[in-house]
Amino acid sequence: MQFSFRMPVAVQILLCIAKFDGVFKMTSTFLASSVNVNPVIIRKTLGQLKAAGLVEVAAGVGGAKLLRPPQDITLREVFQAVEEDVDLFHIQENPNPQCPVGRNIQQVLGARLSVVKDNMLADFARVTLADLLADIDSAEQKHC
Amino acid sequence: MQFSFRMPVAVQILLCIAKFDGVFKMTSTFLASSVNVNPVIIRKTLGQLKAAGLVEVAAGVGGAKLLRPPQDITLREVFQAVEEDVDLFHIQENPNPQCPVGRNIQQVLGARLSVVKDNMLADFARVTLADLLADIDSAEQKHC
DNA sequence: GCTCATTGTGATACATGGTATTACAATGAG
DNA sequence: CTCATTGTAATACCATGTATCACAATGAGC
Repeated sequence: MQFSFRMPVAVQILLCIAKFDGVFKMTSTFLASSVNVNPVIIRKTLGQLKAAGLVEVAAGVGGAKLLRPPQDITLREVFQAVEEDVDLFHIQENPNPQCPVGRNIQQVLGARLSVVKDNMLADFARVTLADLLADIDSAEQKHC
Repeated sequence: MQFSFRMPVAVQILLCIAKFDGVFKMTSTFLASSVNVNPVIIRKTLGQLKAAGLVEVAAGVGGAKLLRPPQDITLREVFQAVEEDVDLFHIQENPNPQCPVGRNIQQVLGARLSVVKDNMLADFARVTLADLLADIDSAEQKHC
C-alpha cells in the first residue's frame, strides 16, 4: 500500500510557487516541467488546492499564487486538500456477528487505528512549506 | 488512499486464534466465516503470518496456533507481516534537475515523510493483541 | 496403506483507483 | 479580437486488491 503521488506533487507545486513568485509566471506547463508530470495533472491538483483556499489561479491569463505565507501552510492542509477524507484503514464491513471477535472488531480496532491516523495528521501539521523551503536552501548550499 | 483489508483481516485471524485456541480447530473455513471473506484469503494471510513467525499452521490436518503469547505480538509486526515494505509515500521519481525545487524534493520531503512513517510504526508497536482482546472483553460486557 | 478434510498455490476474473493524454470550450489581459 | 491558458470531460492503460475455482500435497486417524 502506498499513498498516491498527489500529495508530493501538490507540495512541489506549492514550493515552486513560493520560490518563483514574481520571477516566472506559474503556469501549469511550467509547473509540469518541474514536477515532470502532465500539465493536466497539475491543473487538477491546482484545482484541489484552490478549493482548499491555499492558492488562487488566474483563469485565462494563467498563473498561480499562494493565498497565505509559506509558514502558515502545513503539510496537513496540503494532504487533506488532495486526498479523499476516507478512513485511512479499511475494516471488513460484514464480520460475523455470531463471533465475539467479529462483532467487536470494527469498534475495537477502529478506535486504535483512528488514533494512528490522528497522530499522522498531527505530524503533518508540524511541517510547514517554510520548513521545506529552508530544507531546500540548505540542501542547495551543500551542493555548491 | 486506503490501506487494504489485509492488516485488519490478519488481526481478526490472530484474535480468533487467541480466543478460541483449544476450543475449536482454527481452520481457514472457520476463520473465513468469522471474518466473512473467502477461505483462500485466510490461507494466504495465514501464510504471511506464518512466514513472519507469528503462527504455525498444521498442513494436512488443519488448524493454526499462535507461536507467541498475545501480549508479545504487536500491531506493528502484524502490519509488517502483511503489507509490502515499500515506502508509504511515493515521491515523483524524475523531477526536473534544472529546478532547485525539483532536484531536492525527494531528499527534503522524503526525510519528513519517513519520520511520519516511523511514528506510525511506533504507534502500531504500542498496541498488542492482548490489548485488543481486553478491549473486546470489555465491549462484550457492556452488551450484556 | 487408505481415506478425507485441509492446506498451499496457481490461474483467472473483476472492480477500483491512479496516472497519462487528447481534445475543446471558456476565460480574460493586452 | 487574439491567443496563451485554464477547467474539464472523455478515454486509455496499468497496477493492485479481492473473490473464486481448481487441484496437488499433506498428514492424522482408522
